[in-house]
Amino acid sequence: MINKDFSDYEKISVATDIVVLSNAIKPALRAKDSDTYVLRVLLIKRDIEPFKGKWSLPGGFMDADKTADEAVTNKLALKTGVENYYKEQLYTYTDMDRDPRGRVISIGYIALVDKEDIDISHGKNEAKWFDIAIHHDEKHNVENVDIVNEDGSKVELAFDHQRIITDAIKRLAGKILYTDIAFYMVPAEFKLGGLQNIYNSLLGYNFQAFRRFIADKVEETGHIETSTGHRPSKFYRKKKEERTDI
Amino acid sequence: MINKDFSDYEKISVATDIVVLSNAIKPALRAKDSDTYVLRVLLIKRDIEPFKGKWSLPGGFMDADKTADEAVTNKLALKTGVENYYKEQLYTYTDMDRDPRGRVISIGYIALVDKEDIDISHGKNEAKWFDIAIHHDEKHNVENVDIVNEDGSKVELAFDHQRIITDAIKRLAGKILYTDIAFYMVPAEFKLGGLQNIYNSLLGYNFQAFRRFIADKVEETGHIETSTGHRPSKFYRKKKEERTDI
DNA sequence: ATAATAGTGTCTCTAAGACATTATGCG
DNA sequence: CGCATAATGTCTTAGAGACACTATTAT
Repeated sequence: MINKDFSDYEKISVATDIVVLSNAIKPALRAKDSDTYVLRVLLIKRDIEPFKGKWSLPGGFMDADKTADEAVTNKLALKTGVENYYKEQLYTYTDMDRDPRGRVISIGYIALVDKEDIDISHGKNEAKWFDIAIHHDEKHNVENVDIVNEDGSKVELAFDHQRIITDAIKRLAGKILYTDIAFYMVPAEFKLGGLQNIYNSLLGYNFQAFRRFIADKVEETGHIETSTGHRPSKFYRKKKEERTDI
Repeated sequence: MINKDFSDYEKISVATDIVVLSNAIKPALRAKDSDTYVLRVLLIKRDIEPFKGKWSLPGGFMDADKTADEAVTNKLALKTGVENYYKEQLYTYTDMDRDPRGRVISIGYIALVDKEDIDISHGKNEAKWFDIAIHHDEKHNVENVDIVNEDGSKVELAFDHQRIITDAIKRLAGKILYTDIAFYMVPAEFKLGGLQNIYNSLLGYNFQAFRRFIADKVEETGHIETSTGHRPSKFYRKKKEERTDI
């Protein structure tokens, strides 16, 4: 091959796709019912071709004068003052046929938010939260996921967005045990049962020793649930990291 | 913002950068000497501006008719028939100023190979293996790395390649305990001490129970080291996965 | 009192740290 | 034999599975 110069290379369209996840707040700690979904993903209804009318991940083409991180932050319609959210680059998708309009590569991101912190009516397109059904194999590895409508039917997504969401769930399942990511999907004050639901549904099994595991990472807020018909739960918050290096 | 059309977006130059790693085969299992390096990275001497004369990661601009995986596979000068290598997408770098020629984003990859399997004289540019000094903090997290010359002096790399190598080492350190990646950096027949060196230098501490940990993943080859001046080591190979699902 | 979930306590199992002990070939 | 590293064995600790048990509120 002859030594090509910088300007001889074909430039490529670059997009971002953001898997925005939050907790669905379903109290089902010991539920055997696998149809009880715990995580939700934010999807946007496409109003132009291709895939017009289908649901898709938020994102879009990346301007050449922005970094991918900036593009993602700008796209997330976070309410003013929100600091407790989490953003992570996931994977860059470069399959030749992933966009019927032509060659487009896409940098996938994960964003974890408290659902209340996202302004869902911000964009020009219809936006909606969808339940995620996570399927594990017998070794508790995430195998695949389904995005489901309220009536339980599966949603068909635009582009390769089903795969991107699956990759996001795999990534999070792989790191939930040794990171604090779960705290980014719940409100500032939460019930341990609700937090455990996130661990359980990502891990694919019931985390037996959850309260022991989480005990030194949370503290009580003093608030308590009411009118439950059973023993009420205390509300907890994430404990501030203690400095251990003094 | 007005609804832009597909073709209205500025396209961007996309490159790949590959962190090719291998084992340096230094017998220093219990060495306290932190100057004994265990991992090596393959670097290419740049013969054009920018950064002419500096060492850089192999890679290059990505043709619009190839996936990133194809671009990386083509760039790796693997000798014919090599199957035992590992490739993984690392991260996509999009900082505005990472290339002085203009806007270039780069998809970083990790490749783990047995050094003998790479044809280092394949390309038109000078290529060389460099030792990596890995620095951990007190909690054994990878903090940063240095690329060092044979005389111990630090190598200054082109572009943001120092950061990319650091990210690669962090990624590998994070997953070495629950994956088989270490096997991809050693020859088909290896000594347990040599394999442990890879674990030790990525983890940042001496993996005390290493032989117990690795025992059921390896098997003896029957070959044995000679003329060592001390008890000779057996050679081992990676055990084929047993089917547990029959 | 009962239902139903919140929360605690205890026994066990497994992986790994710490470290002493034995094994082996070469000079 | 003694040196140096290979390889094994044992005691201990930390984290988590299993699961019984107690606590608390609404009806």
